[in-house]
Amino acid sequence: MTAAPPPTHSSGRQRDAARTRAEILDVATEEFARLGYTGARVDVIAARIHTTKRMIYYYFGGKEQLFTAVLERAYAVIRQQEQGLDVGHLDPVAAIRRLAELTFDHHEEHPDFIRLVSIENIHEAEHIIGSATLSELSSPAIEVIGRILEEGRAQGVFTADVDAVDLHAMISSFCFFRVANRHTFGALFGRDLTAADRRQHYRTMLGDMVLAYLTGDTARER
Amino acid sequence: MTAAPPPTHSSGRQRDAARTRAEILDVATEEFARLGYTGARVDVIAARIHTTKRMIYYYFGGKEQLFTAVLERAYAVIRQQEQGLDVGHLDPVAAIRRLAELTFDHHEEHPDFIRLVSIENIHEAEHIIGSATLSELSSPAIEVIGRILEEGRAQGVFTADVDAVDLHAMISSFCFFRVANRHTFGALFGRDLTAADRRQHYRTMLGDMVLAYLTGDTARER
DNA sequence: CAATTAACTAACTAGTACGTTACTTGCCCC
DNA sequence: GGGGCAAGTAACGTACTAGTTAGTTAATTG
Repeated sequence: MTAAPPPTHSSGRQRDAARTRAEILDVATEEFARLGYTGARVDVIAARIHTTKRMIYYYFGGKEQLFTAVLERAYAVIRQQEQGLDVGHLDPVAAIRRLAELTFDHHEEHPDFIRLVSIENIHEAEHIIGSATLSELSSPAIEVIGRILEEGRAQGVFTADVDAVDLHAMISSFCFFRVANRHTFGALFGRDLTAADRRQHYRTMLGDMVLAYLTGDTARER
Repeated sequence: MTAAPPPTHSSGRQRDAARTRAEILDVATEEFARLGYTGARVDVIAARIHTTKRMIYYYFGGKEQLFTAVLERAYAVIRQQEQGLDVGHLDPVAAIRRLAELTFDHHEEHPDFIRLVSIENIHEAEHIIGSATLSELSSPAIEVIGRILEEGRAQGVFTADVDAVDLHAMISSFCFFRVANRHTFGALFGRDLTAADRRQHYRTMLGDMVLAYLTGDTARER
């Protein structure tokens, strides 16, 4: 019955496994970041790059594994960036400020990553825990902070009783909150924490805060 | 054909609108906090309190409005708590430390609230923006911080150039991050930010940090 | 160049999810 | 004590959604 002639497939994808895989990962990152794990739709991810859902199952196994792959790549990016950070030539005070600023900038530049971290925390980090790549590797940033902290204490400029992991938490807190919670904070307090014209203010504020803590005479206030 | 006799409905709910409404709100808070907006299931919320989905539509109109109602109540709780905070009798330094500790404690005690805030930020605060109750009222905490800040500056103990809203952001950052991101942080750095035996350490750290910032000679580090 | 396999497509399945319709039951007040 | 209405129930409908099955097309290689 005059079935439609089979499509020529001329509009089909080029056969390029690497590209298809990479494209899936790219749009999956966007979709998961935008809509959350449950909110993201496998069909939509496929449609956006003009492939089919089947390819996602072909390359990643399933929605869950795709999300894990997205996280793995997102974390690989910061680790790589952290690996390249070079503050060894600076004195401890300048080094900490520089490190804080780099952390600040990274958060500013990767709002999607921040959203993925929020989402993964809603899921109690189950994907990170289930990923050998993620749960085994540790962060280069901690090593760097540890060395600066040691040097600063040896020189007598850092007096606070804090270790590298906790200091990293302190720095990340501010950077993370500012980006992750900008919507509710803006709606409730009428202040856009990510407004371009206040960026430098917050960047300086972070450095001031961390250094005041590290170098301050904490006994003073108690 | 011998249809089962109609259920006696003896096991039906008491007719108590207020209780039904309140119960829906309670379990909806739990479910939304646990699974996110998209992840939570209207049927499950109804089933958990032995009512039917229809009641949710009866009292709230829909899933979206239910989530908004959940947020409204959650924020009402902190506002009420903030209203009751009494630090007027303390000197500025002690008042800020006390305020930071109260914020810290509130975050510690209400992890569900923290999750709801994370979730609402994923949704770009659309429910808060759409709620007159939430977007119009402002936080009592800001007023309190403003007054302490003024007093501290008048006395010459606070030197930092910061306003109440930004200081609130700084304090909240640390409290929020510690609870909200404990899963990914724990998985990546092997440190439980919410471990009971480190609670006091972080509580003190927060106060030290904020006060060092406020009272410190910021010119020193630059 | 033929056999093999990697890459890709379409259609389907089974289960799920929100929201609605139609109906029943108990309470309150005149 | 009965009319009226608030409170509650059950079952349905439509749309969606993760994952699967079965088959096709292009590249590679012996």
